[in-house]
Amino acid sequence: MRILIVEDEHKIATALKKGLTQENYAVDLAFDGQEGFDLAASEDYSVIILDLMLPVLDGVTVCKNLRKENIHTPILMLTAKGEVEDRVIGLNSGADDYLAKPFAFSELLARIKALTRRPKNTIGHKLSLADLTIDTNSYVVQRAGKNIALSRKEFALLEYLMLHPNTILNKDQIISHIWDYEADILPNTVEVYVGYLRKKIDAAFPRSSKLIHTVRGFGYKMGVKK
Amino acid sequence: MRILIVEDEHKIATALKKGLTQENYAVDLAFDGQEGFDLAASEDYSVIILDLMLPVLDGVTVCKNLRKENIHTPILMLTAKGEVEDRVIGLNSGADDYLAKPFAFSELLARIKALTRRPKNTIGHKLSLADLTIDTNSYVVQRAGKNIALSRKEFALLEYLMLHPNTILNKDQIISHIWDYEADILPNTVEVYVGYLRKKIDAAFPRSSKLIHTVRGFGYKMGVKK
DNA sequence: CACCAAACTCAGCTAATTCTCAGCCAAATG
DNA sequence: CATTTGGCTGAGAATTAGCTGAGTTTGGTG
Repeated sequence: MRILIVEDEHKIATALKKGLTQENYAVDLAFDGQEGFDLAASEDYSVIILDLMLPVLDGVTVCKNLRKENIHTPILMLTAKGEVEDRVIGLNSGADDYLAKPFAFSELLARIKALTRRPKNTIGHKLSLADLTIDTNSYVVQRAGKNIALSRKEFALLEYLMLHPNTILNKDQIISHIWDYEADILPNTVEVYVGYLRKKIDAAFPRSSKLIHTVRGFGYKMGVKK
Repeated sequence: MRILIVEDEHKIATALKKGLTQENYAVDLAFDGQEGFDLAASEDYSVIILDLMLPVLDGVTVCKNLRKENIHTPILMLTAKGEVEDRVIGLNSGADDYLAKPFAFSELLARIKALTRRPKNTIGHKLSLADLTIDTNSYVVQRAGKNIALSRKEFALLEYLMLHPNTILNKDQIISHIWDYEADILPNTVEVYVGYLRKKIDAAFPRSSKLIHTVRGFGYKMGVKK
């Protein structure tokens, strides 16, 4: 899950980034409207958090322009407490949700989750495949009833793979979904993480069938092998 | 599918090349208008992605000159955000579509697909011929309901043949579509790969009819023999 | 500030794939 | 029917993709 935060107050921006990174999102920052628009238009985000008051190009304009460019990434608008009528403006400009400052971080999280909720395959926040279950909310991973401890990156990778069962995902797709765009990650790093996951998910359960498959030349795929 | 990218900003050019290669296109790069024109005129591309602002020869001129030379390869024009009236100029010069920077990669892909869309036989990302189906998105190949594992090159060859059913494709066409132009490939290599494909596609299914045909002196053709 | 876990890189290994080559066979030609 | 030409194929060399153990760097914690 990648999130773009467009917010000129560095203090707020970095605090949000920190919090969301902790929650396992890959976070990019933009500090003015133009920068935000450019990133939003060129990268692939799951959600954009967009402040209303921004230098160069204000939030409403950014929002309208993105929609005009046919970019439909969910947008969560933020506004400072003084800005009274902004709610209306924000929602009319094409934003999907609205949050007034100051807000509790958990409130932000809840809104993000609401915006990124996938209809398919998700019963609440759980994803499952054969006897493997992951809870994307509490980060609990279980196979055959036993808990599995994963690091943040391992979890993010597993979540991404599980969101696309029986689909081949290549290393570049994985890199651009799991890492933010400043990160310059070698394909080998993905191989290493797949190795870590395999050790914990597949090798540790020799009685269950393998779920992580390499498709040489194309990428990786999760699924129950026929 | 071969694509030529004419773009002087190396960063953008290589990023696009990377992305398109990932999508299974063979991509060539040119960094100025003259180089772009020369390649476009001498090689056989499915689409040309042409930046408007280029050193030596600008995009509009390249475009006009190509049309003058009777080269009708679809052209997708790119322009930077500042260039206001360029859309008009671009379309009048003979380009087929227009895309303003910055753009989402998926938008570019969609435009390319629109420009290369074949009316017949393509339902989404699937191609089929008799009881053979390939999914150019997930790389799943099936015949008579059974999965067939192909290597990357084998898949690319099969995809190319399936995109032109009942059409004779000669070895040079195949080479120039499947390999990029730096590669120096013998016609025999194509024969070898056709052999590999036949083994997996035709020989492995003796109860189905042969789909890959040699047309001696001319090339290869896929189709249901009458 | 020392420690530990996590994140990431690197080099070496293995195995699959890519590609070439040489010899063979079949079709076309005269 | 002899000869030439194009295409097929088994064998193997060269290349590349992916895996892994080991090591370095980073970042959080006591």
